[in-house]
Amino acid sequence: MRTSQLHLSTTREAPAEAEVISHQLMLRSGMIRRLAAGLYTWMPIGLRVLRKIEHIVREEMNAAGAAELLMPAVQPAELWKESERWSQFGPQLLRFTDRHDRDYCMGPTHEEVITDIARRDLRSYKQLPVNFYQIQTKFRDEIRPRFGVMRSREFIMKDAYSFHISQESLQQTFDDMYRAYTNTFTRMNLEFRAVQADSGAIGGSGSMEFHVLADSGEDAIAYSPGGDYAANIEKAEAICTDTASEPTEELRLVDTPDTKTIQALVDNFDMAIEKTVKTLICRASEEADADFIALMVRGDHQLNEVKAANHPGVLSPLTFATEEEIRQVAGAGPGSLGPINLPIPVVIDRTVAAMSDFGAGANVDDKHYFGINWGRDLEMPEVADLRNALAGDPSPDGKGELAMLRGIEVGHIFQLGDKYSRALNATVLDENGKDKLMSMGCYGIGITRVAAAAIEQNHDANGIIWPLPIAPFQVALVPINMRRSDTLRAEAETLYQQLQEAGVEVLFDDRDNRPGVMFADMELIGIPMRLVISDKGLAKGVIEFKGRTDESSEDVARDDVVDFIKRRLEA
RNA sequence: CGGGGCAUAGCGCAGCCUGGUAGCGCAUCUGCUUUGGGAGCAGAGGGUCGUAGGUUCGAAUCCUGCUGCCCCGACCA
Repeated sequence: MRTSQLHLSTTREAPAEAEVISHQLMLRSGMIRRLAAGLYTWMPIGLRVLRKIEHIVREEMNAAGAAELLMPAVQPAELWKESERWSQFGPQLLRFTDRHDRDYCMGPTHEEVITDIARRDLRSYKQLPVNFYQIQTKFRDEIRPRFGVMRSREFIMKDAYSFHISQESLQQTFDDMYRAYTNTFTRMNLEFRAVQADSGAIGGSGSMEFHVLADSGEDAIAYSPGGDYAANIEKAEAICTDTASEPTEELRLVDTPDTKTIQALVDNFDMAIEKTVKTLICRASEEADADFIALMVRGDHQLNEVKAANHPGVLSPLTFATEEEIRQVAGAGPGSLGPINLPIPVVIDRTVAAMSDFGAGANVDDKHYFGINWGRDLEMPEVADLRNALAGDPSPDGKGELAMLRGIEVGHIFQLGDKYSRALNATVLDENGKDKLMSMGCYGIGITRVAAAAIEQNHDANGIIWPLPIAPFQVALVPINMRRSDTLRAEAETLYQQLQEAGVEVLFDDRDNRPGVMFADMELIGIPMRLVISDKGLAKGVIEFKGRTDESSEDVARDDVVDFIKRRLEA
C-alpha cells in the first residue's frame, strides 16, 4: 500500500481529552477517530491492526475446534426476560423499541442468543461437546467510557460459548480454551499472564483472566515469582500466618477528640498503624439477622470489595451505609467505630483476628478503646478473608511471597455451568434417553482492547512499537528525495513490487515529504521495520535497514534486500 | 448516577478577572527556495467564541438554564 492511498493523517499533538498513552497515540497516528462518547471509527491503518488481531484469534479458535458463526447485534427482549437479565442487567443494557412497539436491546453479550440456538439445534448428547464463537460488535452503555478504545461503549469482541453433557467435558474445553488463549497472545508477541479471577455471582469453579502486562493497567495482579500462582487482586487470597500474642495492656477507654481517621489516630496518639482497626458498615443480605453488618480490616489494609460482596452475610452489590444509617445502628459517627458494644453482626479479616493490644473506636463519638484483646475483652467474631492481598504476603500456593504486577484484562474464560441452560431450558437427551441440562462455558477476547493494550505495553517517545504479528504493515519503504531522481523513483517502485510479490506487507511512502517527516510518521504509526532507499545508497548498491527499536541502521546489499526482509519475518 | 473541571479555527492554546476591531503555534491552500530527522520566506483561506435566554448602547468576556466533553468513584472484553 502507498501512503498516498492510505489517507495517513498524523498529528504532532494529541487532543486534550486523551489521557492514556494508547489513546493519544491511536489518535495521533490516525488509527481511530471519535464520533461520540465511547464510539470510535477505525480508520484504515487502525482497521488493519484489528484485522491482524482477529486473524490470529480466528486461527487459534479454529485450531482449538471452535466453529465460527455470527449472531445478530440486536436482540429481542423476550430472551432476556426469559433469563431474567432484562431486569438484572440494568442501564448498561441499551434498550429500544421497534415500530411495533416491541422491546429490543443492543447485545452486550450473547449467552441468551446462543443458548436459544443450542436448545433448538441440539437434541442429543452425541452432538456434544460443541463450541461456537463469533467476532462481533458489542454495545455496553458504560457509566463512564474511558481511555479511548480501552473502555468504549461499542467494541469488538470474540465471544465463544461451549455446550457439554458433563463437567468433565466442560473442563476439557475450558482447558483447550486456556491453551488457545495462551497461543493467541503468545503469537501476538505480547507479554501477558493468565490469572485466577473472581467468578462473581454466577459461581462456577473456573474463571481465568488473561492480562497484558503494562504499568498503566487498571487491574492489580498478585503472583508468586517462584511458583505458578497468579490471581487478580480481587480474587487473590490474603493469608495471615500470625497468631494473636498474649495481652500486655489493659483495656481502656480514651478520649480522642478530632480523631476521625486512622491517620489521625496514628498521629495524635503515637500509635502503630498495625495496631489499629478500620470498621466499615454495609448493608446486610437477607441471610444476616440484621439490616447492617460490620466489616473490619487492619488500619493499613484495604477492604477487598469483591470478597466483601461475596460474603454470604453481605448484600451484593456491596452497599456502604450512609453516615446517618451508621449513627442509627452504632450510635456514633464513622470516625469512632469499633468492635466493642457494636449491636450488629461483625466479620473481621484474618489479620485482625491475629491482633492484640489494638485500638479501635468505642462506638461513642470522640472515644476509642485502646488495648483491645480478643477473647479477654470480647468474643472473637466471625473471621473471613476480607482484605486485598499485598506484596510480601505468603503466596497461597505455599511457594514464597506474593509480588504485584499491573495488567489490562484482554481475555476471560469462564465455566458458566447451567445458569443459562436452566433459565432457557436448554436440554439434550442423555444416554438414558432422559432430558439433561447442558452445562456451558464462555470465553471472551476484547479485540479492540487488545490493540490498545499492545500499545500501552509497547511504545516509546517516538510513538507506537507494534509487535510484528499485529503491525498494520511489516515494512516501511522510505525513498529520499524521490521527486528529484527518476532513477530513484524507478528503483523504489521496483523494490516495492518485489517486496509485495514476496508477500511482504509494505507501506511505500510515496509522498513528496522531507525525510524527517516520513521517518517521524513511520515511527509514530509503529511500523516494525524500515527500508530507506536513496541515490546515495544505490550508488553503493545498498539499501538502509533499521528496526523500529534499533539504535542505528545497517546497509543491506540491494540484491539481497528482499531475502533479508523475508528472513527477518521468519525469525 | 454522585463529586470536580472544561467548552474560542481541524489540533493545541491565549483573550474573559477590568465588556468596545477575535488572536498565536501546528495543520491546510498558492508561489519561490530547500531536501538524510517534523524546512525557510511571501501570501491566502478557515471561527454565528457549545447552546438558549438575560443584563447592557454594546457580550467570547458578566448572570441563568440546557447540552457536550474530561477527571475521581462503582461496572467490564
